Amino acid sequence: MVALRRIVRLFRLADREAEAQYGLSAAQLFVLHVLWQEPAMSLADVAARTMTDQSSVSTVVAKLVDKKLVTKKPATDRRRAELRLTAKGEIIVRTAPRLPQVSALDVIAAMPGKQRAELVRAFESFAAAIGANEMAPRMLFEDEPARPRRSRTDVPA
Amino acid sequence: MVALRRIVRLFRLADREAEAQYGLSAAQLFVLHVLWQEPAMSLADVAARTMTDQSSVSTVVAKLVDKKLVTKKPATDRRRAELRLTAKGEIIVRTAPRLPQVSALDVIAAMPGKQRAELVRAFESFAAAIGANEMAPRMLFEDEPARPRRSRTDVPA
DNA sequence: GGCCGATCCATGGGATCCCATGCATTGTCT
DNA sequence: AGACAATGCATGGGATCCCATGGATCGGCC
Repeated sequence: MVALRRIVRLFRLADREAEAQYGLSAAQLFVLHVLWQEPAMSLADVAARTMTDQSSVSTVVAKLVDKKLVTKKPATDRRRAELRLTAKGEIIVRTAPRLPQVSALDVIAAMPGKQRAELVRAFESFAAAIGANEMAPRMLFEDEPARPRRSRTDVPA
Repeated sequence: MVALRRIVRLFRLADREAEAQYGLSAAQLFVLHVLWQEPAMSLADVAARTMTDQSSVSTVVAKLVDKKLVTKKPATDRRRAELRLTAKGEIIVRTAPRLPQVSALDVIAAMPGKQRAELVRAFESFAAAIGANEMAPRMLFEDEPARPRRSRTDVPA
Protein backbone atom coordinates (compact mmCIF):
# COMPACT_ATOMS: atom_id res chain seq x y z
CA MET A 1 0.00 0.00 0.00
CA VAL A 2 1.51 3.23 -1.17
CA ALA A 3 0.63 5.35 1.84
CA LEU A 4 2.35 3.02 4.24
CA ARG A 5 5.42 2.84 2.08
CA ARG A 6 5.52 6.60 1.94
CA ILE A 7 5.31 6.84 5.69
CA VAL A 8 8.15 4.38 6.11
CA ARG A 9 10.24 6.25 3.60
CA LEU A 10 9.56 9.57 5.26
CA PHE A 11 10.76 8.18 8.55
CA ARG A 12 13.84 6.90 6.82
CA LEU A 13 14.64 10.12 5.03
CA ALA A 14 14.45 11.97 8.26
CA ASP A 15 14.99 15.67 8.21
CA ARG A 16 18.50 16.61 7.19
CA GLU A 17 18.19 20.11 8.58
CA ALA A 18 19.38 19.00 11.99
CA GLU A 19 22.35 17.40 10.36
CA ALA A 20 23.26 20.49 8.41
CA GLN A 21 22.98 22.77 11.40
CA TYR A 22 24.01 20.60 14.29
CA GLY A 23 25.92 17.73 12.74
CA LEU A 24 23.41 15.28 14.13
CA SER A 25 21.83 12.36 12.36
CA ALA A 26 18.22 11.46 12.71
CA ALA A 27 19.06 8.55 14.96
CA GLN A 28 21.10 10.76 17.23
CA LEU A 29 18.37 13.33 17.41
CA PHE A 30 15.83 10.68 18.16
CA VAL A 31 17.87 9.39 21.07
CA LEU A 32 18.24 12.95 22.36
CA HIS A 33 14.50 13.30 22.21
CA VAL A 34 13.94 10.04 24.05
CA LEU A 35 16.30 11.10 26.83
CA TRP A 36 14.64 14.48 26.98
CA GLN A 37 11.36 12.78 27.73
CA GLU A 38 13.02 10.89 30.54
CA PRO A 39 16.59 10.00 31.42
CA ALA A 40 17.46 6.35 30.95
CA MET A 41 18.67 3.90 33.55
CA SER A 42 20.56 1.84 31.01
CA LEU A 43 21.39 1.48 27.35
CA ALA A 44 18.89 -1.33 27.12
CA ASP A 45 16.25 1.12 28.35
CA VAL A 46 17.02 3.43 25.43
CA ALA A 47 17.04 0.53 23.02
CA ALA A 48 13.60 -0.54 24.18
CA ARG A 49 12.19 2.95 23.92
CA THR A 50 13.63 3.50 20.46
CA MET A 51 12.80 -0.03 19.35
CA THR A 52 16.25 -0.67 18.03
CA ASP A 53 18.96 -3.07 18.96
CA GLN A 54 21.20 -2.53 21.96
CA SER A 55 24.29 -2.55 19.77
CA SER A 56 22.91 0.21 17.58
CA VAL A 57 22.11 2.37 20.56
CA SER A 58 25.53 1.75 22.03
CA THR A 59 27.12 3.30 18.98
CA VAL A 60 24.79 6.26 18.72
CA VAL A 61 25.02 7.07 22.42
CA ALA A 62 28.80 6.88 22.32
CA LYS A 63 28.79 9.60 19.67
CA LEU A 64 26.41 11.76 21.64
CA VAL A 65 28.64 11.41 24.70
CA ASP A 66 31.61 12.43 22.56
CA LYS A 67 29.73 15.53 21.50
CA LYS A 68 28.94 16.29 25.14
CA LEU A 69 25.21 16.13 24.53
CA VAL A 70 24.67 13.16 26.82
CA THR A 71 26.30 12.11 30.07
CA LYS A 72 26.90 8.50 30.89
CA LYS A 73 27.24 7.72 34.54
CA PRO A 74 27.93 4.27 35.93
CA ALA A 75 25.00 2.99 37.89
CA THR A 76 25.04 1.05 41.15
CA ASP A 77 25.06 -2.04 39.01
CA ARG A 78 28.35 -1.42 37.29
CA ARG A 79 27.25 -3.17 34.17
CA ARG A 80 24.75 -0.41 33.52
CA ALA A 81 25.03 3.25 32.69
CA GLU A 82 22.62 6.02 33.48
CA LEU A 83 22.07 8.37 30.57
CA ARG A 84 20.77 11.89 30.62
CA LEU A 85 21.02 15.02 28.55
CA THR A 86 23.59 17.66 29.21
CA ALA A 87 22.48 21.29 29.25
CA LYS A 88 23.87 21.54 25.74
CA GLY A 89 21.92 18.50 24.67
CA GLU A 90 18.74 19.95 26.11
CA ILE A 91 19.12 23.17 24.19
CA ILE A 92 19.56 21.22 21.00
CA VAL A 93 16.47 19.12 21.49
CA ARG A 94 14.49 22.28 22.05
CA THR A 95 15.81 24.15 19.06
CA ALA A 96 16.53 21.47 16.48
CA PRO A 97 13.96 20.69 13.82
CA ARG A 98 11.48 18.02 14.70
CA LEU A 99 11.97 14.51 13.37
CA PRO A 100 9.01 13.18 11.40
CA GLN A 101 8.59 10.46 14.03
CA VAL A 102 8.31 13.10 16.70
CA SER A 103 6.17 15.61 14.82
CA ALA A 104 3.87 12.79 13.79
CA LEU A 105 2.94 12.44 17.43
CA ASP A 106 2.02 16.11 17.46
CA VAL A 107 -0.15 15.63 14.40
CA ILE A 108 -1.96 12.82 16.16
CA ALA A 109 -2.34 14.78 19.38
CA ALA A 110 -3.88 17.67 17.47
CA MET A 111 -6.48 15.50 15.83
CA PRO A 112 -10.10 15.61 16.91
CA GLY A 113 -10.67 12.84 19.42
CA LYS A 114 -12.96 10.80 17.21
CA GLN A 115 -10.60 10.88 14.27
CA ARG A 116 -7.66 10.06 16.44
CA ALA A 117 -9.41 7.09 17.95
CA GLU A 118 -10.24 5.79 14.49
CA LEU A 119 -6.69 6.18 13.33
CA VAL A 120 -5.26 4.46 16.38
CA ARG A 121 -7.74 1.65 16.05
CA ALA A 122 -6.93 1.16 12.39
CA PHE A 123 -3.21 1.07 13.02
CA GLU A 124 -3.52 -1.31 15.93
CA SER A 125 -5.78 -3.72 14.14
CA PHE A 126 -3.42 -3.73 11.18
CA ALA A 127 -0.40 -4.27 13.41
CA ALA A 128 -2.17 -7.21 14.99
CA ALA A 129 -3.23 -8.62 11.63
CA ILE A 130 0.31 -8.69 10.27
CA GLY A 131 1.84 -10.02 13.45
CA ALA A 132 3.75 -6.91 14.36
CA ASN A 133 2.69 -7.14 17.98
CA GLU A 134 4.46 -10.42 18.39
CA MET A 135 7.74 -8.70 17.78
CA ALA A 136 7.34 -6.17 20.49
CA PRO A 137 7.06 -7.71 23.96
CA ARG A 138 10.74 -8.47 24.21
CA MET A 139 11.52 -4.84 23.63
CA LEU A 140 8.96 -3.38 25.89
CA PHE A 141 10.18 -4.98 29.09
CA GLU A 142 6.99 -6.85 29.53
CA ASP A 143 7.10 -9.97 31.62
CA GLU A 144 8.50 -12.66 29.44
CA PRO A 145 10.49 -15.80 29.92
CA ALA A 146 14.14 -15.05 29.48
CA ARG A 147 15.07 -15.16 25.86
CA PRO A 148 17.92 -17.59 25.21
CA ARG A 149 21.14 -15.94 24.33
CA ARG A 150 21.42 -15.59 20.61
CA SER A 151 23.59 -18.17 18.95
CA ARG A 152 23.90 -19.86 15.61
CA THR A 153 22.21 -22.96 16.88
CA ASP A 154 19.12 -20.89 17.58
CA VAL A 155 18.65 -19.66 14.05
CA PRO A 156 15.07 -20.44 13.07
CA ALA A 157 14.94 -23.34 10.67
CA MET B 1 2.36 5.68 18.60
CA VAL B 2 3.23 2.15 19.50
CA ALA B 3 1.36 0.31 16.77
CA LEU B 4 3.02 2.23 14.00
CA ARG B 5 6.43 1.75 15.55
CA ARG B 6 5.78 -1.95 15.79
CA ILE B 7 4.84 -2.08 12.15
CA VAL B 8 8.01 -0.29 11.15
CA ARG B 9 10.10 -2.58 13.28
CA LEU B 10 8.45 -5.66 11.87
CA PHE B 11 9.35 -4.52 8.39
CA ARG B 12 12.88 -3.92 9.51
CA LEU B 13 13.28 -7.27 11.19
CA ALA B 14 12.16 -8.99 8.10
CA ASP B 15 11.90 -12.72 8.14
CA ARG B 16 15.22 -14.43 8.58
CA GLU B 17 13.96 -17.74 7.30
CA ALA B 18 14.73 -16.84 3.73
CA GLU B 19 18.22 -15.94 4.75
CA ALA B 20 18.77 -19.18 6.58
CA GLN B 21 17.51 -21.29 3.73
CA TYR B 22 18.47 -19.37 0.65
CA GLY B 23 21.17 -16.99 1.77
CA LEU B 24 19.03 -14.02 0.81
CA SER B 25 18.45 -10.87 2.77
CA ALA B 26 15.09 -9.20 3.06
CA ALA B 27 16.13 -6.51 0.62
CA GLN B 28 17.22 -9.08 -1.93
CA LEU B 29 14.02 -11.00 -1.55
CA PHE B 30 12.01 -7.85 -1.90
CA VAL B 31 13.72 -6.99 -5.17
CA LEU B 32 13.09 -10.52 -6.43
CA HIS B 33 9.44 -10.07 -5.59
CA VAL B 34 9.28 -6.73 -7.38
CA LEU B 35 10.84 -8.23 -10.51
CA TRP B 36 8.48 -11.15 -10.28
CA GLN B 37 5.57 -8.79 -10.47
CA GLU B 38 7.06 -7.25 -13.57
CA PRO B 39 10.52 -7.11 -15.09
CA ALA B 40 12.23 -3.75 -14.85
CA MET B 41 13.41 -1.59 -17.67
CA SER B 42 16.13 0.00 -15.56
CA LEU B 43 17.66 0.11 -12.14
CA ALA B 44 15.89 3.39 -11.53
CA ASP B 45 12.64 1.57 -12.20
CA VAL B 46 13.41 -0.90 -9.43
CA ALA B 47 14.46 1.90 -7.12
CA ALA B 48 11.17 3.69 -7.68
CA ARG B 49 9.13 0.58 -7.07
CA THR B 50 11.02 -0.33 -3.92
CA MET B 51 11.18 3.29 -2.78
CA THR B 52 14.86 3.14 -2.12
CA ASP B 53 17.81 4.95 -3.56
CA GLN B 54 19.33 3.99 -6.89
CA SER B 55 22.67 3.30 -5.29
CA SER B 56 21.14 0.86 -2.83
CA VAL B 57 19.39 -1.02 -5.59
CA SER B 58 22.54 -1.12 -7.65
CA THR B 59 24.29 -3.02 -4.90
CA VAL B 60 21.46 -5.41 -4.17
CA VAL B 61 20.85 -6.21 -7.81
CA ALA B 62 24.55 -6.81 -8.40
CA LYS B 63 24.44 -9.51 -5.75
CA LEU B 64 21.33 -11.08 -7.21
CA VAL B 65 23.00 -11.18 -10.62
CA ASP B 66 26.03 -12.84 -9.02
CA LYS B 67 23.75 -15.47 -7.56
CA LYS B 68 22.20 -15.99 -11.00
CA LEU B 69 18.75 -15.07 -9.73
CA VAL B 70 18.45 -12.01 -11.95
CA THR B 71 19.64 -11.27 -15.45
CA LYS B 72 20.84 -7.85 -16.43
CA LYS B 73 20.69 -7.09 -20.11
CA PRO B 74 21.83 -3.86 -21.69
CA ALA B 75 18.92 -1.97 -23.12
CA THR B 76 18.76 -0.01 -26.36
CA ASP B 77 19.80 2.99 -24.31
CA ARG B 78 23.15 1.65 -23.20
CA ARG B 79 23.06 3.54 -19.96
CA ARG B 80 20.20 1.35 -18.85
CA ALA B 81 19.83 -2.30 -18.01
CA GLU B 82 16.77 -4.49 -18.28
CA LEU B 83 16.29 -6.72 -15.29
CA ARG B 84 14.29 -9.86 -15.02
CA LEU B 85 14.23 -13.02 -12.94
CA THR B 86 16.03 -16.13 -14.01
CA ALA B 87 14.18 -19.46 -13.77
CA LYS B 88 16.08 -20.05 -10.57
CA GLY B 89 15.03 -16.70 -9.24
CA GLU B 90 11.42 -17.41 -10.04
CA ILE B 91 11.47 -20.69 -8.15
CA ILE B 92 12.87 -18.92 -5.14
CA VAL B 93 10.25 -16.19 -5.12
CA ARG B 94 7.56 -18.84 -5.25
CA THR B 95 8.98 -20.99 -2.50
CA ALA B 96 10.69 -18.57 -0.16
CA PRO B 97 8.86 -17.31 2.90
CA ARG B 98 6.89 -14.16 2.45
CA LEU B 99 8.33 -10.89 3.57
CA PRO B 100 6.14 -8.99 6.02
CA GLN B 101 5.82 -6.21 3.47
CA VAL B 102 4.51 -8.68 0.93
CA SER B 103 2.26 -10.69 3.24
CA ALA B 104 0.85 -7.47 4.63
CA LEU B 105 -0.61 -6.84 1.20
CA ASP B 106 -2.29 -10.24 1.39
CA VAL B 107 -3.72 -9.37 4.76
CA ILE B 108 -5.15 -6.19 3.31
CA ALA B 109 -6.55 -7.94 0.25
CA ALA B 110 -8.30 -10.48 2.47
CA MET B 111 -10.01 -7.82 4.52
CA PRO B 112 -13.69 -7.13 4.16
CA GLY B 113 -14.11 -4.23 1.78
CA LYS B 114 -15.40 -1.80 4.36
CA GLN B 115 -12.61 -2.48 6.79
CA ARG B 116 -10.04 -2.28 4.07
CA ALA B 117 -11.36 1.04 2.89
CA GLU B 118 -11.18 2.38 6.43
CA LEU B 119 -7.64 1.23 6.87
CA VAL B 120 -6.51 2.66 3.57
CA ARG B 121 -8.19 5.92 4.36
CA ALA B 122 -6.55 6.06 7.77
CA PHE B 123 -3.11 5.46 6.35
CA GLU B 124 -3.56 7.94 3.55
CA SER B 125 -4.88 10.71 5.75
CA PHE B 126 -2.03 10.13 8.16
CA ALA B 127 0.53 10.14 5.38
CA ALA B 128 -0.89 13.40 4.12
CA ALA B 129 -0.96 14.90 7.61
CA ILE B 130 2.70 14.23 8.26
CA GLY B 131 3.84 15.30 4.81
CA ALA B 132 4.87 11.87 3.61
CA ASN B 133 3.24 12.40 0.26
CA GLU B 134 5.54 15.26 -0.51
CA MET B 135 8.46 12.86 -0.45
CA ALA B 136 7.04 10.51 -2.96
CA PRO B 137 6.38 12.05 -6.36
CA ARG B 138 10.02 12.07 -7.34
CA MET B 139 10.16 8.34 -6.80
CA LEU B 140 6.96 7.46 -8.46
CA PHE B 141 7.85 8.77 -11.91
CA GLU B 142 5.03 11.22 -11.78
CA ASP B 143 5.32 14.24 -13.97
CA GLU B 144 7.67 16.58 -12.19
CA PRO B 145 10.20 19.16 -13.14
CA ALA B 146 13.61 17.59 -13.36
CA ARG B 147 15.28 17.44 -10.01
CA PRO B 148 18.63 19.20 -10.05
CA ARG B 149 21.57 16.95 -9.76
CA ARG B 150 22.61 16.53 -6.19
CA SER B 151 25.62 18.57 -5.23
CA ARG B 152 27.11 20.17 -2.17
CA THR B 153 25.78 23.55 -3.14
CA ASP B 154 22.27 22.13 -3.08
CA VAL B 155 22.32 20.96 0.51
CA PRO B 156 19.24 22.37 2.22
CA ALA B 157 20.21 25.12 4.59
C1' DG C 1 34.21 -17.78 49.43
C1' DG C 2 33.79 -20.19 45.06
C1' DC C 3 31.17 -21.54 41.17
C1' DC C 4 27.96 -20.90 37.62
C1' DG C 5 24.29 -18.98 34.96
C1' DA C 6 22.33 -14.62 33.75
C1' DT C 7 22.79 -9.93 32.38
C1' DC C 8 24.86 -5.67 30.40
C1' DC C 9 27.44 -3.31 27.04
C1' DA C 10 31.28 -2.79 23.69
C1' DT C 11 32.82 -4.48 19.52
C1' DG C 12 33.22 -7.13 15.11
C1' DG C 13 31.23 -8.39 10.81
C1' DG C 14 27.99 -7.86 7.20
C1' DA C 15 24.17 -5.66 4.80
C1' DT C 16 21.60 -1.76 3.60
C1' DC C 17 20.52 2.90 3.29
C1' DC C 18 21.54 7.70 1.67
C1' DC C 19 24.28 11.52 -0.48
C1' DA C 20 27.89 12.75 -3.58
C1' DT C 21 30.48 12.10 -7.57
C1' DG C 22 32.76 10.22 -11.79
C1' DC C 23 32.26 8.20 -16.14
C1' DA C 24 29.67 6.74 -20.11
C1' DT C 25 25.79 7.56 -22.88
C1' DT C 26 22.09 10.17 -24.91
C1' DG C 27 19.56 14.07 -26.87
C1' DT C 28 19.42 18.70 -28.41
C1' DC C 29 21.19 22.71 -30.50
C1' DT C 30 24.32 25.22 -33.48
C1' DA D 1 30.16 17.11 -36.61
C1' DG D 2 30.98 19.25 -32.23
C1' DA D 3 29.63 21.16 -27.81
C1' DC D 4 27.00 20.86 -23.87
C1' DA D 5 23.41 19.70 -20.63
C1' DA D 6 20.89 15.90 -18.96
C1' DT D 7 20.57 11.17 -17.62
C1' DG D 8 21.78 6.39 -15.83
C1' DC D 9 24.52 3.57 -13.00
C1' DA D 10 28.71 2.16 -10.38
C1' DT D 11 31.28 3.39 -6.56
C1' DG D 12 33.04 5.79 -2.31
C1' DG D 13 32.13 7.37 2.25
C1' DG D 14 29.55 7.46 6.37
C1' DA D 15 25.83 6.08 9.43
C1' DT D 16 22.74 2.79 11.15
C1' DC D 17 20.78 -1.53 11.71
C1' DC D 18 21.04 -6.48 13.22
C1' DC D 19 23.26 -10.83 14.94
C1' DA D 20 27.01 -12.84 17.38
C1' DT D 21 30.34 -12.81 20.83
C1' DG D 22 33.69 -11.56 24.55
C1' DG D 23 34.61 -9.61 28.91
C1' DA D 24 32.96 -7.60 33.12
C1' DT D 25 29.57 -7.66 36.60
C1' DC D 26 25.83 -9.45 39.28
C1' DG D 27 22.84 -12.75 41.89
C1' DG D 28 21.86 -17.18 43.63
C1' DC D 29 23.31 -21.49 45.38
C1' DC D 30 26.38 -24.61 47.82
